[in-house]
Amino acid sequence: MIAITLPDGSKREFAAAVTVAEVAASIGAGLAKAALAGKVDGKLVDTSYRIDADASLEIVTEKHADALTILRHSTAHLLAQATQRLFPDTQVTIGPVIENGFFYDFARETPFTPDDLEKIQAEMLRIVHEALPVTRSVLSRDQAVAFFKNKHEHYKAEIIESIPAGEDLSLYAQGEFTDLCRGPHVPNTAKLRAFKVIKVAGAYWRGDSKNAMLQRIYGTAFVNDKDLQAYFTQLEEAEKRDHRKIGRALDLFHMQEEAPGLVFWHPRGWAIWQVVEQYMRGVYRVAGYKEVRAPQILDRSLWEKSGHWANFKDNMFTTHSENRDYAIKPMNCPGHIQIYNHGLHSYRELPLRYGEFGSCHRNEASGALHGIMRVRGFTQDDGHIFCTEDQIQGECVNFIQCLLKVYADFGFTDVLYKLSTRPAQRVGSDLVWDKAEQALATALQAQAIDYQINPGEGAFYGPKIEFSLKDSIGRVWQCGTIQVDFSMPERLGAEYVTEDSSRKTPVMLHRAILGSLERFIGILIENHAGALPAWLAPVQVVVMNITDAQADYAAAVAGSLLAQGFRAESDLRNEKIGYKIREHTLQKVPFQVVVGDRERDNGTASLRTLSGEDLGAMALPELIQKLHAGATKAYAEARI
RNA sequence: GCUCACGUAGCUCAGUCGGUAGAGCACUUCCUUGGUAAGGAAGAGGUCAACGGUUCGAUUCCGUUCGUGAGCACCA
Repeated sequence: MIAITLPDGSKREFAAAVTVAEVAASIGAGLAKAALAGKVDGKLVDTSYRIDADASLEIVTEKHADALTILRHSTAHLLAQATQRLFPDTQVTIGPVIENGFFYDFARETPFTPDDLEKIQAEMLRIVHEALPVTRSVLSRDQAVAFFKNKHEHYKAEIIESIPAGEDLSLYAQGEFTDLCRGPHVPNTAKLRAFKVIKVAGAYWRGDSKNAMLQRIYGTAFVNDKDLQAYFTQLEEAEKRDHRKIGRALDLFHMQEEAPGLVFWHPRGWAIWQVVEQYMRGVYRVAGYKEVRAPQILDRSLWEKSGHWANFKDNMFTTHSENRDYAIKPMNCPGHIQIYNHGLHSYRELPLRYGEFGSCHRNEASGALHGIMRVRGFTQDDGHIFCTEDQIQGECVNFIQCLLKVYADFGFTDVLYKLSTRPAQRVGSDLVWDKAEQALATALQAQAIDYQINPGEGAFYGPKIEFSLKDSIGRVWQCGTIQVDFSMPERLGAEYVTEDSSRKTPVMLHRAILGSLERFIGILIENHAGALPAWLAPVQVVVMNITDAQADYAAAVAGSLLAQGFRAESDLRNEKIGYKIREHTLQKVPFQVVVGDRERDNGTASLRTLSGEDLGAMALPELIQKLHAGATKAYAEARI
């Protein structure tokens, strides 16, 4: 007898081995029909999987948490089948499930066109209607290689050849199409309903730019059309927040052909920048940083010493003058070390913290550029802490607390942590790397922070913690970082005098909270869909008159708001009040002040918020007090 | 950098199967002086990304370059 335990705790007994499908049928015809897969002792299997010993079983229907993964994986096979039917000169490679969907990489000489994608979608629907059973079979590795070579599927054969010889591999077949796959899959193509082929793009074979470029077709699948539609609606919402669109609409910045990857900040965009920078200047001050400024251009020899020349020569902008080569700084650290080196430091001075709003240039690959999020000229809130080994952990802990405070002030409370360890290409001995990695891990553990490890993702001079924040629509942005560096201070000759008068090399911590100001402002724009909180808004309040008769009064009100320190403007144009309100609403101005004859005669002003709330007429002192509460709230409360 | 797509007025976009272009918004002027999301009229505005080629003629077809977008690779 075989006892099957169901999720509700009930047990069913069977005289002999049974398949998942048979168990589902024994429970009910409806469940049998709805079954997509099974989960036996926590492991996902096909409905055809035969259970031959006591086990726990969940029938995976579309309500199950794992349903989407299985549907998407099976839809990837469906895509591959349809593609090969329509374009027999196509070779299959891999087709994994990814967040929000799946893709399948194909090798084919001719590029797929958008038109082809529609044909593929139609063919997929046809295969669904054919209701092809999906069957699993097992071959030895060598049989599988022969099978795919015989089908001229060279990429597939290459994948299998990289698997150890002794292993058995599972193949899934539906109609004329067979693919190597771990599974599990839905039992029949008729189970796939709500899916959409989305786009095609290039992708390197095995993710390596030295390899051939394949054609990657992206798609997604959901359990029903409603979820599918909701997904596309959400994508449209994200598109509306695009900082490039909002930047144009709100006249914040622009970019142009003559300066690829470089930002022209307009008055309103620069106003946001200034608030962010001044706020961060306050953070530096309170956290014990001295603000510094290093040159934009430094001699090549310095970059050779620091190791940047060897590692990033191709990504540095260089210039030449009177027999000397220079590089425009791609980082601030060598400059800060020069400042540190100017004069003799005692151990009593450590930790010594330098901060800079460091303008850097990196010649990023053209394909990497993206609005103001990924640019060639950017400004980091970059700081370097020179300290002793004993001070590393304390500095890391302080830094993390400071960073969380900053993120919270900007409205981000969900933070993710990653620890990146030594990369293949690096400077410094393994002993030093052991120490550095350990210091960062300990700092995280000391604060009971959950973190992920990214093996091999560290910088060439040291390991790092990367801090990512989650925005209002759930997207994750990596912003902050702290990196331990035992190498560069030594390479660039930094030292301090110890208690016993000897010389020692300090440890350097590289750290940033916002990362690139350009990018961070882009994130703010997208997070708030352009409607920035009043303390960050480029124009905080606009004063408008109803007719020309109140122009002087409106200008005077705007003037006193300016004098109070608000970013205030007046709108005295000969337009109807409704028109002006509409315009400033679209411009996301948080506070709007209307003055007509009544207000002028009484010395008051009427206040309206961006959300459309009418707060009525009030005397000027009350207006100023209300704006102060709204427009400087986060700033005033900042616990820096 | 690689693959594919795209580049028309300040913005959003039509259009030309090859005969040098059009709308809405914005802008300018005039009328309107209107109380909380668009008052009306007129006008101005374009080497159709740049450079080559084919052609009697190219914004349209072809090529190259630049830029942008989506991915991939990269990200000190």
